[in-house]
Amino acid sequence: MTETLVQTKSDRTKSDRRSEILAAAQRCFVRSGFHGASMQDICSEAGMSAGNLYRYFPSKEALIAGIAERDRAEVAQEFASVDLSQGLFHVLEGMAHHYFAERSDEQVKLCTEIMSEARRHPEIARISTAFDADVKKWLVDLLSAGADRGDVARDVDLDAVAAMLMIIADGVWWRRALDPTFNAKALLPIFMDVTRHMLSGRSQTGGRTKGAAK
Amino acid sequence: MTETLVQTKSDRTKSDRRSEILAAAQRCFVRSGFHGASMQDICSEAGMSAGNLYRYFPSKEALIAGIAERDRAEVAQEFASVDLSQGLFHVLEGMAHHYFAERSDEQVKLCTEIMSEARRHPEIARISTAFDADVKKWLVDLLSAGADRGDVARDVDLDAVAAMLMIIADGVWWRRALDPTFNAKALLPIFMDVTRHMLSGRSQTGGRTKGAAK
DNA sequence: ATTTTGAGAATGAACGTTCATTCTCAGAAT
DNA sequence: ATTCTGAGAATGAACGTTCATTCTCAAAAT
Repeated sequence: MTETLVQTKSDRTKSDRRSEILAAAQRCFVRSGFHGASMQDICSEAGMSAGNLYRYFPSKEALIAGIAERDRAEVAQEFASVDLSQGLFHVLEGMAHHYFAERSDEQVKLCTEIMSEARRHPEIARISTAFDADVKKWLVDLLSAGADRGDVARDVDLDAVAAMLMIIADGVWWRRALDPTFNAKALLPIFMDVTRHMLSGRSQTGGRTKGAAK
Repeated sequence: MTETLVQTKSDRTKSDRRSEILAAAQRCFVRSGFHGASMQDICSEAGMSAGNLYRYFPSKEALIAGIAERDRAEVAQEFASVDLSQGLFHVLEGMAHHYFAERSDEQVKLCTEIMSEARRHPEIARISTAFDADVKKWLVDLLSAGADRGDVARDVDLDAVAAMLMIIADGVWWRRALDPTFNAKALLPIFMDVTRHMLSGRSQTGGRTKGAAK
């Protein structure tokens, strides 16, 4: 039992160390990007020698992968604890506010960094793709549940709406990352307006554009 | 006259060379990313030695900057030749089709590569920011002209709509770059639907007609 | 004869990673 | 109580590689 305790304690500290290293790496990646941050930078930020860091992570790529997976798990947890009782649009507005306005610049920049690297490293692409698929599924399920509550019109293509929501989210993140003056909060009204419209099922397509709409 | 011709010819070939080099660099950057592509790769692709390449561009960064500016000019020209006579939505649909579906994967990936690098290199950030500002202005002008034609409701916040259009464009590009199975063309209907709605000025928030604009 | 063009080896810095070595400290042995 | 022991933790200099950039020099053009 004593041995078990010791073992547990040892494990915990190892896990903590890994977390600390990931946090340090995250700060460096946000500051200088994945390629701009050297292992020495990360070691300094983590207050640790290079050799020791390699006892916790086998490579630089493993750091990004670790961060990506941590982010993925975090979002998954946030998604899992959604409460639909106050209506679908309440949920969507809360999420929009959370992901567009509340999320720190650091997290947003990190997200863009992961997207950039996903174009290069297959392992990160794998994590990223799996994450996107999860989000998509989760969103469709959410919209579907909203439809069951009567919050969504029946003839709406939930898949397309979910895709559009994800596209907008990506766009907002990149704009936030690239333009420091960008005001994501000011975008919320038009975003919610668009979202409500997409879920209302009242298509305006066709030649009857202006006059036909009620 | 001979001298003038020679001079002109010399200039032209120099300019051509620069174009060829940029094209080669573009292929390399699309294939491996800015950091993944070495100068040797680019030299090979351009069929040219390193020393010679440096006679045309002073640095690797200048290559990306050159590509970014070339792209910028290209888009600027496309925007300048817009014909509103068939209506604003015809123009918008054409642009959406062009930028979402027609643009090659290569151009899309290149665009994401430039965005990634804009987070690091100040010069590229400058070009990118200026480009965004130009696009924003063009879009607002376009929507404004559409409003003059009566294609747009009066109480619409054109600035917010332009911002949203750009956000969606960014999102689509990233999705195209990261997900080979993504079907941008299938997104066109819902995109146009959303666009029409935003410009109709009929906010659906709470059933009120307060308007999304300030 | 002078300049331009080009090739390709050379350079030096920076990087990720490794490794021989030292440190730490809990428990066993005395 | 003190010393011994050994294994994991940590170090940081060194390594090999890669890369952007520069140097050198010869052939072509003027």
